[in-house]
Amino acid sequence: MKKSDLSVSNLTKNFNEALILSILFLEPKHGYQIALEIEEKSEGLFKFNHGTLYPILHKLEKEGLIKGDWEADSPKRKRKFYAITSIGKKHMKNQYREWENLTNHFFNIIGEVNK
Amino acid sequence: MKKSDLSVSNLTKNFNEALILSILFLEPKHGYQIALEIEEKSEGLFKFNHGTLYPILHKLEKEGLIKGDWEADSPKRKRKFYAITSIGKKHMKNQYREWENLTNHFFNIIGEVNK
DNA sequence: GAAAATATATAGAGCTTCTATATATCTGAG
DNA sequence: CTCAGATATATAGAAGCTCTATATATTTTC
Repeated sequence: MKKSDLSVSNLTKNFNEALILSILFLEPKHGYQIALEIEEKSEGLFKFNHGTLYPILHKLEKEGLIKGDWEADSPKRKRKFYAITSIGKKHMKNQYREWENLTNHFFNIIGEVNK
Repeated sequence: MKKSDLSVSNLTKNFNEALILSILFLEPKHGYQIALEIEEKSEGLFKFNHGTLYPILHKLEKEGLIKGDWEADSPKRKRKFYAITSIGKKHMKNQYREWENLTNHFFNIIGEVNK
């Protein structure tokens, strides 16, 4: 089971994982679709390299936070749909609180530049 | 000159640099002191490994964002005091706006988990 | 006088992301 | 109908950053 610690040493990793898990909260989606939605919702600010995205999905599945299944309907076009698990939901809700805490402390410090 | 782009691929690096530059906005400080203040102000949440801190300071100095000078008063105890440069201030103010933009978009997406 | 805290520095291991490459299907323009 | 571009997944190797460990030396505290 994944540790819910949001360590500062791998912010990007935790950031990317949080985005993916949040996108899957609504409904199952496949990798390519996840990347597109994150890009759209962030107005082009967050872009996933596919070479980064897929290994993360594999890792999240291995950790039991998401579960992937190859599309049943069309056997030719291979698309793997990922659904967030109950463990994944619990983990992500906890992560949200940790991100809130982290950003609050962060802006408390860097807010100095506006004084 | 340093690019002010806040890329998602190295959030931790940008995060650490922002903390250091913000701490130096008030007055010049030496490395060890910077690490302590960040730890205090974050209530222990952000801790710098010294093996991480010093290389960052060297890099920021090389980029002209900070300027380091060995303490004049006590020649025995070696402490290098870093002051933020005008370029560093400008850079950091820009970074603040970019962090605001990034976190706004981020929480807009991960806020889904609370609905 | 000894231990702990202060203070800086670097080397090497480990992890993550990036770029590049490979493969294959589907869609739309011409 | 053909070809280009978009869709879709995957992995290998390069590059970059942080971590741990180690080294050195001074100052403070007991």
